[in-house]
Order: sequence, then structure tokens, then C-alpha cells
Amino acid sequence: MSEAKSAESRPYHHGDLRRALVDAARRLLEAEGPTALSLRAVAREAGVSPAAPYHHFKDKAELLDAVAQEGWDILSALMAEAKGTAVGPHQLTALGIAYVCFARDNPALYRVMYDAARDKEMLPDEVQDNKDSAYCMVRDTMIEHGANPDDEVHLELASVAAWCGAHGLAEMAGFKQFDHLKEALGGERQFLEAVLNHMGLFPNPQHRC
Amino acid sequence: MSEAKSAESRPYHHGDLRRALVDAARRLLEAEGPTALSLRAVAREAGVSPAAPYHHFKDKAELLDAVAQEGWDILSALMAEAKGTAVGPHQLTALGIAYVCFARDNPALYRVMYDAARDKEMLPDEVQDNKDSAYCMVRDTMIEHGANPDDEVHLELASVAAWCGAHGLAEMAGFKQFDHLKEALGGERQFLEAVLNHMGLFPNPQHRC
DNA sequence: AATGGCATCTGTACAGCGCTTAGATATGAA
DNA sequence: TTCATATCTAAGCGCTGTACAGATGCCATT
Repeated sequence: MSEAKSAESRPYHHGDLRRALVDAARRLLEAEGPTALSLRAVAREAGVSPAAPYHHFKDKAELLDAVAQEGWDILSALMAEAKGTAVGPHQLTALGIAYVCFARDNPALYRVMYDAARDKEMLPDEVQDNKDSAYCMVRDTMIEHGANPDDEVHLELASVAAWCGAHGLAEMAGFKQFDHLKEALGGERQFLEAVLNHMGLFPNPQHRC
Repeated sequence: MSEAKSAESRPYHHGDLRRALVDAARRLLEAEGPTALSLRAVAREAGVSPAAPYHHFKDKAELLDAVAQEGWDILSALMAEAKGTAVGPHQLTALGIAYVCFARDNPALYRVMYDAARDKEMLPDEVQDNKDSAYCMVRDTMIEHGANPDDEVHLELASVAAWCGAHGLAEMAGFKQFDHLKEALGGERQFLEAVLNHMGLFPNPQHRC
């Protein structure tokens, strides 16, 4: 655990402590897990006093919100990239795989993202409202591959179902009970694809299985 | 917040403090939410000193495990009851609805259940191994309504997909973004059923939609 | 019936937590 | 150059989980 800057290089005023705190939080999160992520530990990691963060964040939750927001940004970017590498209806599968792989590779960050969302009982705008957001990406991809854009309710239902399915799988994929199933299917990637194919990710059923 | 017994009625030795602590924890959980569930608060609620719980639980996590286990027991019972009230393939939908409704009605308990599971990276035996467990109930119901019991991999895949889908929906159903969709569908119950129908709950596709 | 072992519970203590307040320090505008 | 203001530190409050020593009362043995 190294601080962001050496003691001599940091002036009394940090320069961009907000940024440094979020970075420190993500570093701690990856190294020590979510339970170790205390405000004091983040301040320590950033090399400042325990009270310093309060000049940049109202409280601990607001710091975690900033960390979570970065997570959503990264997830959106990864999904966009995954969509670009696939063609046709496989794009939807690619989105789902990218989503679940992100959760597998960043379990602590993923947890912080949804904890923050649950505490305010809503997903961040990044997921739901923005153009080019992850959720709209799912919707748009469904339209591109056969979903009826005029049937708003059905379209949104399909998007919600896909999102819920991917989230459920993302949270369960780490459980040890599924290890033997992963082996039977030839690996974790195959397991993830197989489960996703059993769910309502595709607007046109002939693409299942 | 009232203690379990009045001061005069409780002798120095409690009798069944373990039980009383789990009850107190569940009472606090329902009343104040998961963040208020400290070991000291539980001890306070049960009317004992902060150190008393350590004679019945190794640490806080072990107390929460006991609370979570009760949650799984209740969930299993509710699902069994729901299955009994439905006939044919609707039994699977009934299981899903019962699952999601339990999560909606006991959000704090549901959260404790999965937090405990995630911390040890596995679901409790109640879900996976036991006869009459919730997970086996899903498997068995699938077999009863058309799934091939000999194709073990496919059967388990379908069960996992169903469980993941229900869990994902359970966690997302509370988000405010879906309120307008609930209204459009005529209520929360309809929303839950509609989303479940879009997912892989049914082993035979003709029962979707 | 008396005794003593033992599980159970209390009291006290410690380090770490989130957060507040008061005061020190550096920056940038007047 | 001066000074308001933003940023940081130091100290402290009440809370937390957990450890330990000692008080208490149940139960089996005698």
C-alpha cells in the first residue's frame, strides 16, 4: 500500500485531492475488499488527515458514489467495446458477457456500484437516462436486431429482463456451488454464455440456444 | 424498540439467549434497516451486555449467518406454499413470484441473506443441497413440467438461470426507475410476472409470454 | 445438603470508525 | 501587499467490534 505521492512532493494544498481520494479508494477496494474501505483508510492511502476528505465529499456515501460512478463509466465503455467486436444478434450476447465479466473481474467495485444504487433506491443516470448509456445500449441493440421499437412496454420489459438476468448472474457467478457446472461446460466463459442463453436476453427467441 | 422480556422476569442466566439475540436482530433489521444492525444494538435490544453475544456466536458474522439461515428457511416455506396453490407449469411462475415477493417484503433480511452468502462465496446448504430446499424445488418443478431429468447439465443450467433471473429481478424491483413500467402494466405484481416471463424460468418455451 | 466446576453474563478497556469543530496554512483576487 | 477564502491538520465525541477479568448461578458429584 503506497501513498499517491511521496511526502516531499505534496504541498500543503494537494492540487486535486478529490481525484486522489477516488483513486486511493479504488486501489484499496481492489487490494483489500469492500470491508476495508473506510474513509480514514482512504485518507491514509492518499496521505492526508482523516478530516481532509470532508472538504470534497459531504460524507462517506458521497465518496463511494464517486467511486461507483467511475465503475459505471468503465462498464459502459467495456460494453460499447464488446458490442463493436460482435456482429448481428451476437451483439446482445456480447453485451451480456461484457457485463458479467466486468462484475467477475471487479467484484468489489461492482458491489460498491449496486450498494450505492440500492441506498438511493435507483440506478445512476449513467445506466438509465443518458444517450450512449449502458441501458440504452441494450435497448438500441434489441431494436437493431428485430425488436419492435413502437411497442414501448414490450421493449422496455425485454431490456429490464435482460438487465436483471445479467445482474443476477453477475452476483451468483462467483459462488462455489457452480464450479462443477463450469467444468462440465468447459470453462467459466462457456458457463456464463450458457446461462445467458437460457434467459430473455434476445428479443427473437430463435436466437436462444 | 422494546426488549424481549421485562427486567424482573429475566434471570441472570437468560435461558435461550441465542434465540433471543436472533429474534432481536430480526426485529431491529425490520425496524431500522441493515445499517442499524450492530452487535451492540442487538445486545441492547435483547437486554444484555455488549459482550454477552460472544458466548453464543464467534463474531458478528456468525450472528448474521444465523439470521440469514432463518431467512432461507422462511423463503423455502413460502415457495413450497406458493407451489401448492398453483397447478401445471404455473407452478414455476408461482415459485418465481413467491421468491421475488419475499425479497420485496423483507428487503433488509434478503440483503443480509445474500451478503452472508457472498462473504463466504457460497449459498447456504438450505438453498442447494437439502431435499426440499428451495433450489431443488425449482429443479423438481422443472422436471415435473417437461424438463428432461437425464440431461443433468441442461437441467441445472435452466435452474441456475431461473435462480439468477429471480435474484436479479428481486434486487432491481425496488428501483424507482421502473415505477412507470409498473404503472403501464397495471401494478407491481403484473410487472414482476411480466419480467419473469421474459426470462428463462420455463423449461419449455411455449409457456413464455 | 454441601461443594465445586463450568457455562453464562457483566464491567471495563482498546483500537478503529464516521463525523464535527477550531485553528493553521497557502492561494488568488483586490 | 493585504486579506478573504479554500484547503488542510489536530483534537475530540460517540459509536463500533472484540478481548479479558471477574461476578453469578446452574448442575453434577459427593
